[in-house]
Amino acid sequence: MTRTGSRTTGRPTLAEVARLSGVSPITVSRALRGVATVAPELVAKVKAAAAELGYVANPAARALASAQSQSVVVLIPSLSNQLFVETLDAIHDVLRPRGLDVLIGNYRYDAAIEESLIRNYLACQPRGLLLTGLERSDAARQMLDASRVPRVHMMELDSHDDAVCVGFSQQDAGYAAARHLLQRGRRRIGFIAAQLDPRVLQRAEGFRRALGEAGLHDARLELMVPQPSSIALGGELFSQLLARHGDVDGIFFCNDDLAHGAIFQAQRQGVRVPEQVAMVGFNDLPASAHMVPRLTSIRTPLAAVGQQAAQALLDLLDGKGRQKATRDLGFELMMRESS
Amino acid sequence: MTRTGSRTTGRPTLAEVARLSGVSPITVSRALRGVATVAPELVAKVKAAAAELGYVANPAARALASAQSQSVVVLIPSLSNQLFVETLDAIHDVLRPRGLDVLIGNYRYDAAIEESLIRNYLACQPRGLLLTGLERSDAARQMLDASRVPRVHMMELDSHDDAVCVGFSQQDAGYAAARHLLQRGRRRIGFIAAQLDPRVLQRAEGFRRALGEAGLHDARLELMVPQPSSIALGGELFSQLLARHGDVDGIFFCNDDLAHGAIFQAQRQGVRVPEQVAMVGFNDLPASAHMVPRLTSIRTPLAAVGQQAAQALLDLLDGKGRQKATRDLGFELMMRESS
DNA sequence: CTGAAAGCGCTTACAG
DNA sequence: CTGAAAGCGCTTACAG
Repeated sequence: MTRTGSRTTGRPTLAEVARLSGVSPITVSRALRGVATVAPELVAKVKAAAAELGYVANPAARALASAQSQSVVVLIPSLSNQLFVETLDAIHDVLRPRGLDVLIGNYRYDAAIEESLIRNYLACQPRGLLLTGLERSDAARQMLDASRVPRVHMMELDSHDDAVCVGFSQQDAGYAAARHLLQRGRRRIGFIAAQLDPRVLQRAEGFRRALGEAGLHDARLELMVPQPSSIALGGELFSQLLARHGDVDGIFFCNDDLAHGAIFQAQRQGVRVPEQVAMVGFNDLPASAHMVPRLTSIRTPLAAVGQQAAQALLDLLDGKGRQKATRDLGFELMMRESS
Repeated sequence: MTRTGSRTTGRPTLAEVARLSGVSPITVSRALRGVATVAPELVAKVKAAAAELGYVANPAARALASAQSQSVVVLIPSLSNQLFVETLDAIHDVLRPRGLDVLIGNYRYDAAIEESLIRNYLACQPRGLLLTGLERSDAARQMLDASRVPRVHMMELDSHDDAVCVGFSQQDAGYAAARHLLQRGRRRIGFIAAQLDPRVLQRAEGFRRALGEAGLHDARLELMVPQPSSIALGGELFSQLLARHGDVDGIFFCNDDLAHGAIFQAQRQGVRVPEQVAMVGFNDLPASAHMVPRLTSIRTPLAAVGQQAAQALLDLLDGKGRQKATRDLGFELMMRESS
């Protein structure tokens, strides 16, 4: 069943390609890697020989000789969230064609798990890292700095230090959501949030800034719980908020799944949306455009973040420096029936 | 920025651990891998030295010397589908603690992409493969057989040959869904399906078998389109089916997202569910239990498939053979308001 | 522009 | 139970 014991893989090697094409192994290595210093006719001969033998370089040997692996590690806080799936897909699309393996670490919004993933993955000498956000444990930060592995931060923009970031301003997005409700004439605006990861808290800041400017901020209308975000939780929190504050006329949800749960719950309770309560969600998940009523939401550039972050990492690897260190990809308010 | 040029990684090596613990490198290697033939006191000494130096084996060197990588490749047809995300997560949970890297290939329901992923990933000499279903291109099949890399097939059960499979009977699940609608007294039962991958077609077979047995099969009530499954598509197909066949009183959807779209559309059109049309979905996506009305659905063991498939692969790698070659994990009908 | 030599950091295969 | 030697298949660093 499982071959064991043999030292070789049985696949053609560089040396065999060299023999067949009548050059030295190192020339084959250079020709195949596209190193400029090889004569065009030799390159052609080598490529023909490689094709004939079906040669593919052994990644382990390459990694060992060059002290560089071919893997990039992506650390995300959740996979169930659906959010990061689009991002991951885009990352794969950019990195795979460059021959890089993508290793995914899901730390489930747990800093200790993230730290342990960093520790373990760093042992594989990844070429680069794609991290979510800027906040992590001190130990994790130290390991990252010590490793000197190039990295790009996704989803947030950098405020103070010089990290390479690809994302958008979570705070501005929260601000935009609240401004929209204000412009719709809402005055008793609530905020329902779960998970409470750094990005959710940034959205909360933006929300407060907008309401504060309008002189309408009321902390009692904020319902923030640390549990994972879900449809069920959204329904529950909606009921709670309305039971406590019957005059609430608008709600910003930190994630669409909470808003979906609230829309279902509102229908069950006979609360009219948007007439009695207007709703704005976040992330514009696929279902949002189809809900009854259709959910107004902040569309976030999830795929673009993955694509650009991967590209930014490639730029770092290619030594193209970090001219445009931070890339703000923005967001878009999708106005629909719920507000 | 990016270190280039240095041959070494700068990390502690086996040789340094050997020096510190006063034994030979090979003994360190054996002690750390848990090979039985090392004296307990030496093992302790070696482990202490390794811990002191912060030694972690270089995976590339290990892979090169042993002609075996530490990676397992998982090929799935979709990432956006949310279905496979749970499965992937479970696979990670089983394989990572064993020191295996999980490489994900998303072939987007495209046999040509799958073939190319197989070609490329096989070059990395993965320890094992986790594949979705049993159907693929001839070229892909040949490469897989030639590679002799152990593999496990997920989501479907094997009918004829001797593949190791972990999943459930898609056909029986389709049969169960149709039987349920029949038992609810429905007589004009439609089938709405998209994507039309092999598993969807197996569900269709089960659906037809049930209706055929009841003498109620009417091919005109089957609406099957090759486009990707989505909420929007579900709404459209539902409208179409009802426009053509106003007497339809029950519908089985090959995937929950189609049913979600239909429920939203029914509400917009004023079609009452389940009074006028009963609905049954498939996969029991998170939203299904919360829709208005709550959607009856076939719950499939997505996480369990990942967990057990990964375990089955480990068994193959450990040479534990394939005693229980096929594992049927079953499914469950979640009865709710929509039927 | 091309190559001979050495080496990356492990494990295999063989002794003892 | 332990080890000296050789080798895995590449690339680096140095010549020419």
